[in-house]
Amino acid sequence: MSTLDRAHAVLRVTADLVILTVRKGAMHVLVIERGNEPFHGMLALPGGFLRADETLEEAAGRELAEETGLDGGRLYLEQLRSYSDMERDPRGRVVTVAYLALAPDLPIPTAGTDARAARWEPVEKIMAAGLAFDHGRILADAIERARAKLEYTTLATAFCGDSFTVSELQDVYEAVWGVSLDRRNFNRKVTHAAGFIEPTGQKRQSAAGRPAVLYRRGPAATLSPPMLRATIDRNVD
Amino acid sequence: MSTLDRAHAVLRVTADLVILTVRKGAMHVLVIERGNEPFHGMLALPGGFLRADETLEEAAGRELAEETGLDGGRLYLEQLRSYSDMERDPRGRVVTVAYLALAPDLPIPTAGTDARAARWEPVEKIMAAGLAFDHGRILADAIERARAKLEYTTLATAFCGDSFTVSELQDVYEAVWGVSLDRRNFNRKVTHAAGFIEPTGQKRQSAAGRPAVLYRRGPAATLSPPMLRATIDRNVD
DNA sequence: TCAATAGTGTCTGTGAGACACTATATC
DNA sequence: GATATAGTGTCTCACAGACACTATTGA
Repeated sequence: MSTLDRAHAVLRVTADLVILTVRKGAMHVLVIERGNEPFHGMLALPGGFLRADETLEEAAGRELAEETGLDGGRLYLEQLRSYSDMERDPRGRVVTVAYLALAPDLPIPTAGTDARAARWEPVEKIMAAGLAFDHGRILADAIERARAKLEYTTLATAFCGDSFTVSELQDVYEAVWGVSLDRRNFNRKVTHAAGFIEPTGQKRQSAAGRPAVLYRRGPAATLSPPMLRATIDRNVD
Repeated sequence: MSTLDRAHAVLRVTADLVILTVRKGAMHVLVIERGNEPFHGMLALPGGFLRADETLEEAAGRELAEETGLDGGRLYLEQLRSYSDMERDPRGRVVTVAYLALAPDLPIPTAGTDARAARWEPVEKIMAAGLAFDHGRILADAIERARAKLEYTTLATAFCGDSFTVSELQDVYEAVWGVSLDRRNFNRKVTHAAGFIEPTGQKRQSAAGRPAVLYRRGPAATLSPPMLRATIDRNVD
């Protein structure tokens, strides 16, 4: 315990969250308006310091529950990566471990127990306007991770509710990737991929048109062959 | 600076390294024999505490240079993930950020400036025998990451030298995945994938047989379509 | 019956898997 | 020429992309 070499940095660690959802055809991120210095009044990612009696996963889950009012156990949550640049926090040396959470389109994020103003904002707008600290970079990394994961995992369903239609699932892919997909090929792909989605036997009636069959998440975690994000760069020999 | 809430953990951070290579048809990992308590005499992953004046990436690169004698700039190095379980280090609260490095079959890892006994060991043997701390789990995560990355990136070449034959590249895939691949299909795949490998125009003579054409790394970072790891689980309707 | 959304079928081209022969070196 | 390794060609099947028609609801 006293083997502490004086060259070793002694520091604080935060768990910050990139909580993504899809609403109205666009990817949104949960941001808070900072009530304290530094960056008072600016938008930032939710997060907080790691406490002495919890792991990073517990801290991330705690922040998730505080900011969204949801119990973190129901949302998909994975570690993104760590950030340790010297100058990233004006308060001193802080290492941040960022987490990526994927959520269905929640009614509205409750303001949270610490009464910070949390709200959904389109990622496009946020990426253009910027965030406090190096949170813009963290958000960019999270978006790229989410885009990649939609290719080779079944995680797109994490953006949907417990039951969902094929159209809703396609909306997720189109919003996250920013592309449009062929409805017929998409339907064939997701219904033929083993364990991706399962019919519930129920249907849902939208405003107009034929009712859509409802599906739930299947047991598979990965998609093989993957869903292809875009037209592949073809070799030209 | 004095806004430190007493609930916040103040702790030390280490950067630990999983350095993988392929030699004699098997994946190997660089391990050190611990000279101090705790876990004196046991094998562990190389690593060390983050210093006050460096980032995690710099700490990882520094450890890499110290342990292998190579300048880290020449090796592939990526962040793996963070580990923060309460009981993972008997000395107290330590959060570790693990890094994954891929190296060609180095002549021999020099003992390093801190004179710790560093050596290559087959991952299979190490996974069976265990490691100090939670390094066994970190190694398992690193291996799974490496296996996955070989599918959809061109990282296999990081295990090879500056120039290499198709056979050597195939040996990498077979060692990392623990499978055997068809030579003819493998050759077609890697030579037709845009930007994966480029012929150098030279050849290399092995002990016997026809000389093999030498290749170098191409500009592509990702493989699409990916290299398939195994026979795909087919849907049975 | 019209508008709106859901669902299905076919054709084609790329590419992976299975498989056998030819080429070029050393001994 | 025997042995060892390198390199290539063909067939088939899975599946992605392009594309148009049918089905089922409410207004």
